[in-house]
Amino acid sequence: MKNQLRQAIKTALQQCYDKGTLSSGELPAEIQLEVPKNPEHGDFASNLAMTMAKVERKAPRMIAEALVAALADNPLCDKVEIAGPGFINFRLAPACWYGVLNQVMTEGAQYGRSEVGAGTKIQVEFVSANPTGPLHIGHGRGAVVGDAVAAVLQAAGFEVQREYYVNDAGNQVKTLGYSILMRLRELQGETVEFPEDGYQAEYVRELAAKLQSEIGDLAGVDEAEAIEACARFGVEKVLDWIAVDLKAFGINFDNWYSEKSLYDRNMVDGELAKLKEKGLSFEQDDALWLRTTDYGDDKDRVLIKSDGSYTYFASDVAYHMEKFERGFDRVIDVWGADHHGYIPRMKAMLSGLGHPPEDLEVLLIQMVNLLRDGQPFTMGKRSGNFITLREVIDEVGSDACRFFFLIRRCDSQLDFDLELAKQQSTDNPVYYVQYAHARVCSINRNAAQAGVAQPQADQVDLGKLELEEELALAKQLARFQETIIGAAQNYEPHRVVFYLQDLAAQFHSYYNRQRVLVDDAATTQARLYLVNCVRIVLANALHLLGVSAPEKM
RNA sequence: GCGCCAGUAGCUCAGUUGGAUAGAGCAACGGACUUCUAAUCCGUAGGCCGAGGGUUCGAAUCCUUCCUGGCGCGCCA
Repeated sequence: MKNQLRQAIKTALQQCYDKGTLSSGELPAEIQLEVPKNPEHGDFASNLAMTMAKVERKAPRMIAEALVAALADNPLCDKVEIAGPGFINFRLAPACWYGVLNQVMTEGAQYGRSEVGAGTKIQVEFVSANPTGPLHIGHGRGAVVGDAVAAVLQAAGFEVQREYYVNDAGNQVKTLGYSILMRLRELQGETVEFPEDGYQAEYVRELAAKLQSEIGDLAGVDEAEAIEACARFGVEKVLDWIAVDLKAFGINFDNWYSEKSLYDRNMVDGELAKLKEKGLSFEQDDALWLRTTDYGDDKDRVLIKSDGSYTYFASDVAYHMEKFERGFDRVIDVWGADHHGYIPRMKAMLSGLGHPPEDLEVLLIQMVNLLRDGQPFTMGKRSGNFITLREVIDEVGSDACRFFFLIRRCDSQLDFDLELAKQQSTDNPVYYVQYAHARVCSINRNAAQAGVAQPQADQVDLGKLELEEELALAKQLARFQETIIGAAQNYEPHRVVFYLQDLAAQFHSYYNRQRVLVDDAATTQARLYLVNCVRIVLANALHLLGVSAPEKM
């Protein structure tokens, strides 16, 4: 809709130049159109006349007048007015808006999709929690945001891969192995001194017991080997847990990428060699450093320590270099906000390799504060017994959980109230939106029972939709695609959530004021058509967020 | 000390990339169920957009200096 109008404006400008009412002859690079807050200002407003004032050397209002004259008999526009310092307000013909309804019906589940991404290959890497314990609530937010970002990108025509980076190579894995081994020995009646820095939590005992029954007690096995066996076993089981929990959350990865495999395939050394070749790394104090300060980092960073072992950064560098070698045009990392300090060094690395820094986008996910009835829900830090994501999903359900994680922009902290999320009441925004969908379904059931047929596109008289609120609903439906595009381009899935709440609110209001099934058959058909378009868009938006659209509540 | 994020109604937060009179949900108050699901709707009230300065036709939005809160500043992962 916006683009149609934009095109019409361009044509009108050209006419003005041809007729000489405007003189510069330059078409502006961009024609800004916005939806005004105040509906009295029309469907779209443009500041065009004001931005052109300098080039044209004319008062904005005079430019606007010339333009308005040229647009006078365009069928797209009902009314074009000049307002304030030189805004041009466009009111489109209702028929334009109702045309959107046919589009919704024809495209169905596809409605809202676009091709602005033009097949650009993007990888979204998210969760990537260490495979040393179950996911907790903080991981959950990153998981949902990452998944939803991937979904809106796909809907906007980007080619997206979802990847989980498995940190199965570092020290933490060894610690897990050692912790399991100690618990295993406990099971065998030994009194062991459990390491201070070991994993204290209960699930380690669980893993030890499992290992005992599946593999044996590892008696007589050399300690180093035993630790490794425990680590391997632990990582495998924990990854299984994680995958199951994510699946329960509706999240599926296209690829699980093992850090260990980077080393096994000599990729780390290979990529580090490339850095050296380009003169980006140097040796000092027996260590190998990456010169990130050349690209805005405040310190150079160690890749290989003086004892010969690799830092976490080394494999991360190799991993990201390899991402681009895999052919992605853009790479998105979803991290916890506590890792924000790593962004400059990662971007520096990419700049050094000749990538523009925007090719890597890091989304920082702020903390989640868990509440119950408004009271902070503190978890025992030392005991290691935190609230797992699984417990939260089991308690409040996947739909509510996902919706709450998506309701805020990801760079602001989130208060997550378990009781509120569970409540099936007015206070709960999830049900508010789902209820709107269920209501349309209910109308459909009643229509069927009364023998009213579902409207067919070529038979509906959309002229029967005469009310302001019906026009407003059609306009809201028309905005769905640009909402998705905005969410995709800015990596802000919460925009879709707000869109949903707006659409649901408009529908609920309409529902309370007007009946859909009325005596007049033609009006009934037109209204059924409209509310079913609402239903389709509600469902499309909910599914985009991974939330269900129930037919009955 | 340096860096990142945030600061908007009593509370939790939006704010269309610089536009016209700053919005929503809770909470408060008053209304609407013999009518397609009241998990809903309608109305009232609520503001120095943390503070100062700057940029311009125009700033919650951009620049700058402060203040407050959170999080980071390892040859840890």
